[in-house]
Amino acid sequence: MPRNWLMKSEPEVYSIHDLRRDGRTGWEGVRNYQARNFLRDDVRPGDRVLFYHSNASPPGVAGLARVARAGYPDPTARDPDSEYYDPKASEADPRWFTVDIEFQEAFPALVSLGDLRATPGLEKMLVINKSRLSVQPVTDAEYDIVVRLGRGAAPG
DNA sequence: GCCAACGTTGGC
DNA sequence: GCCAACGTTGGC
Repeated sequence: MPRNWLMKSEPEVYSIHDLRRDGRTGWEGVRNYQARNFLRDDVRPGDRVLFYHSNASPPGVAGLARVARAGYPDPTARDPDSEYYDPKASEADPRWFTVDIEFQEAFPALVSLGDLRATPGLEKMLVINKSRLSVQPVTDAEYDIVVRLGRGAAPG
């Protein structure tokens, strides 16, 4: 499985700047089975993360993080006070999983979804065509291109 | 705020 | 197991 991921968060809920402040956070609240399976089965410590701001204007990749802890049961699923509470989750069957990620860097400027669409080599990025998947694999080549864009180098 | 796309739920 | 209804996501 890939060693790079794109993870989406609404910046009004939790942004790359919140992650910089916190240093490390649990990626909680994922309630989609395909994304859950990645978190539970495939995301591993040391994996690289493109931190994507969704529902923003514009949306795009805001910076980089690194996986600090592999998948474990999402505690918010069993917290009745959490907006992510799921009464069907139990200790025996946690149902939802989370990983911990730690801050790496915030890009000087967002790499917008429009930038991603316009950049050769990124045509197959899932975020472009399967935009609703909140945790998605990214190839090494795609990751390198996005990082170069984010750090301000000219495309190509 | 709108709405298209898509994932989930539940009746049958 | 199908599929219509419903709810959510997320770009615009």
